[in-house]
Amino acid sequence: MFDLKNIRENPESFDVGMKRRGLAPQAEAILALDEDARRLTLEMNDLQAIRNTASKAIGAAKAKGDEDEFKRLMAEVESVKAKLPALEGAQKEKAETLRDLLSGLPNIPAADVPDGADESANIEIRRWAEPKSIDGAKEHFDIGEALGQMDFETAAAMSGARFVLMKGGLARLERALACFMLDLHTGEFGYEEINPPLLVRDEALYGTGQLPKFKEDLFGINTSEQFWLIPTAEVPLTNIVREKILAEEDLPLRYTAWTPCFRSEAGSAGKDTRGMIRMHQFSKVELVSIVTPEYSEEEHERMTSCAEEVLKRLELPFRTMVLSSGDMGFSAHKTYDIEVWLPGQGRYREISSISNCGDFQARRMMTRCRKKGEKATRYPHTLNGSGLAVGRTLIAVLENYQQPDGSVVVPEVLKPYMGGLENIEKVN
RNA sequence: GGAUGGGUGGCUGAGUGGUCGAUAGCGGCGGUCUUGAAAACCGUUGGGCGUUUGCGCGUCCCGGGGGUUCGAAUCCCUCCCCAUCCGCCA
Repeated sequence: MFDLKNIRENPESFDVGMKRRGLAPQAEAILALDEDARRLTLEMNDLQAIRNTASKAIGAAKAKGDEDEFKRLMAEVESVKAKLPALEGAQKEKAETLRDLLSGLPNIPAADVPDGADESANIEIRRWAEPKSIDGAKEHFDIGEALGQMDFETAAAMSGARFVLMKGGLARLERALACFMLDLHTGEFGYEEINPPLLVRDEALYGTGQLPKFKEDLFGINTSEQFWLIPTAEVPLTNIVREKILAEEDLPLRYTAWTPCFRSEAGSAGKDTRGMIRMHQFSKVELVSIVTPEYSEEEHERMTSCAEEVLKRLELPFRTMVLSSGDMGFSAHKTYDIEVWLPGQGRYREISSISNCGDFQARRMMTRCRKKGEKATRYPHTLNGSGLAVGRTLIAVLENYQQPDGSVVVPEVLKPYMGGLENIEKVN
């Protein structure tokens, strides 16, 4: 959501932002609606003021028993009342149209976000470790299936495409990865571990920006109560501060959670159909920070380094990209993607996305903050990032730690979490 | 699923038709006192929109929407949410 005053003062720069997002100019339509709504509000207010003063006078006249005055005032109010409903209706309609228009527009890209229509304009900003070249490197699904611990067929039989069932060492590896990540973020980076609801209401998804525009990407459940399955823990973690006024001395707030995520993947037909790159259900360790506006850029860098640290400790080569204006998510002001090297695919694949949303989500959630001793409130900035996508991290471990005999060596930092298992081998 | 009670300012909690945007307490802020702090005491303290150079003024907001009325936090309708008890269940 946007600050109307800002658009009024800088309509051109707003449209530049929209253009960078690949959208037509919006400011003229917004300002026309805004002006109409304000004009109607003004007229409405004037009439209401007449009505209100007259009503007070009526009360006084009645108390005094002044029948003539009473009748005169009643007549005055009558004429005002005849005009009011139409005005109120028109004003409401304009305001609603304006709100609907605004709530469907994406966040403005930061000044240092590269322009571009899609991912081809993303820019690599750093790289860590040399990609391993492995002779005859296999893809993760070949490795997992050969180990007898990654089963797409059984999953499909009960749930359909884009589901996987893992067992034994691989199931354990998934849990080990998540525990390792949580321990790192809570133990070293100051994030508080949260175990949030996985089903949320409309308002929560509106706050983070998935609704009203991206319904088709979500799974909903239709019982007597309407819920949505979270597509990411960003939703419950960010909504912790929904409709709250935070004390600025309590910021930054840093939350982390390991949760399943559910995505319909509508529009992804034919993409990544093999293996577990793109599932309807996957688990992810999420990071969310709520910070003062001055601090969000610094926090964005910090959060990115927290996610990168996971890969460093797992000794998985990666590169970090800054997304172009056309490739960023709806609520993002600036986004870094971390891409991990997959020897089996011979390419880098996204494993984390870290976004600074500025005040975009805070406005939608009505989250405000206030300095100690001050009256005025303002909107904090929100950030979210994967730290990391657990399923894809598992893929990266399989492909980078695969051995010629088909087994997979457990990375050093995961050993404490694997109950003595140091090498994942084929089960009979 | 059945029954009941509720949703009021940063928080707690009064308020059942006419200066109620709202009593009070807590919290916050300012001050007195104190070497300093605490305590005590005094004062002050909602948000949005519009308008004004400014002081200010107008209007809307007591869960959402609609209605009754000259006038609604207060009455009516409707929807949402929360809590408690019972039943069922991990």
